[in-house]
Amino acid sequence: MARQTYRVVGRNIDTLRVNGHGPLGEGVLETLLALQDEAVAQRDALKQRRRDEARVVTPWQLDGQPLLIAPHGANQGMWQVLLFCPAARVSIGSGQLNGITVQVILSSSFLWQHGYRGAWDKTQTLLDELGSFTYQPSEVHLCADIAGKSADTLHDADFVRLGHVTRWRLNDAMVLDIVDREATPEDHSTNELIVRYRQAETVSFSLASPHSSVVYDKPREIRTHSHDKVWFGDVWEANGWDRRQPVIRVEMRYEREVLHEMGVETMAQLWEMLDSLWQYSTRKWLRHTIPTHDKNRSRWPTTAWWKTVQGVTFERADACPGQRDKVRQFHEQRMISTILGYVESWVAWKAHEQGVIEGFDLYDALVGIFDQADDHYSHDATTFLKQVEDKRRKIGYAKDKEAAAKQRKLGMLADEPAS
DNA sequence: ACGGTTATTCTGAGTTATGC
DNA sequence: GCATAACTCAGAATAACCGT
Repeated sequence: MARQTYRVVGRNIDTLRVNGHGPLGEGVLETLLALQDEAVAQRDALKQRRRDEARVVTPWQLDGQPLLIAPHGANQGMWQVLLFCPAARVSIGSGQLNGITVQVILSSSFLWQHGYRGAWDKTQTLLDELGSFTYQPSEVHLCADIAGKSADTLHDADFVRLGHVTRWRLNDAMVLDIVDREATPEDHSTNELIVRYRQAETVSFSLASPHSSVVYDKPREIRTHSHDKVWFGDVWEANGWDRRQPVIRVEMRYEREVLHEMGVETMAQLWEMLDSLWQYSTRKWLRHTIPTHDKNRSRWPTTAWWKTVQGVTFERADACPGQRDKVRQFHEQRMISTILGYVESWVAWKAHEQGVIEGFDLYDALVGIFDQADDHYSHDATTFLKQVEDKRRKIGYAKDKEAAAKQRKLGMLADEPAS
């Protein structure tokens, strides 16, 4: 019997969110706010329904489409201005909180149609018209579409991952519904029946965490109602899809915290690290395996299907798995304010439970905490000093790792031919 | 007045990997 | 084979200011 072959029919960044630090251009905010006023006036002229959908055209464009301004900001005040177009959604604020003045979310179709680099180049050209920013990736979803395996054959117990137990979830997550334009009328009717009663199966891992993953099934029979999604089938077909094989999408999601730990602070670093991210996620963080009797799950062999997933490349084929290094730095001011914040909350709760304690000041609060320390430490059979020693080791370890990372980076630079 | 916004840091609990 | 190291995750906290 011929061995089942799997084919990578698509790979891309499917979601990209980028922060921009830096000042807005002269008069840009004024222009935008004036346009926003127009949108507000338009909204107020509308009666009841769809009022919030009022939009006014701005002078800026992305991918040939004008940016439209909404009559409101976004996210309860962090962003004063909200701009829309099919390719992206741009939020603009004053940057007073943490220096971030602009945040852009690129749409999936934009990213697929131009490739992630092309889409970003266009976006950056637009953003550079608004002000002078330095860009930092905030959220990235890497995905690969693999043809030749049906999601029915996936079992949660086969997935080995660091940390926590896998969780299955049945839901109707984003399932692409694409129709074959060449489909004959009778094909269409059979497809329709199957699709209607088919349930999409999604495996999700650590969904709420900074690093998460989703593995989901695309129905074998693909149909669509909206023509703007038809190109998706074309992308797969260009990569050898026969328009019949089942396709499973593996998606790895990275939020700011993980990117930070991986050393991704700029767009250039993001492109450079894409493959390291993917290698980390598919080799170390999550694997699909054939279970054996070995109690050590890390020794379970990887399936051929997952090896295909591991073999997906974005920029370069020789990447090593990235490493997540907890970034440890002594930020004394922040530590003090956090400690004091905790003490304040503790006293606030105490006062809530026991009534207001007259003349209870910081000193008394710290004494109160001191009184609880014995209980706390004896519970874990340790002492304050032991814990401090422990922390000192950890800090030392972090420093060693930092040095090692630096060493690796230097090594990589040395390997690269001077262009 | 209050709740919510983003990035970052720390901690404890729980699980897996690894070194001797 | 066992003790310890390493890792993940969830949930605290901070900053300054906007919208309801």
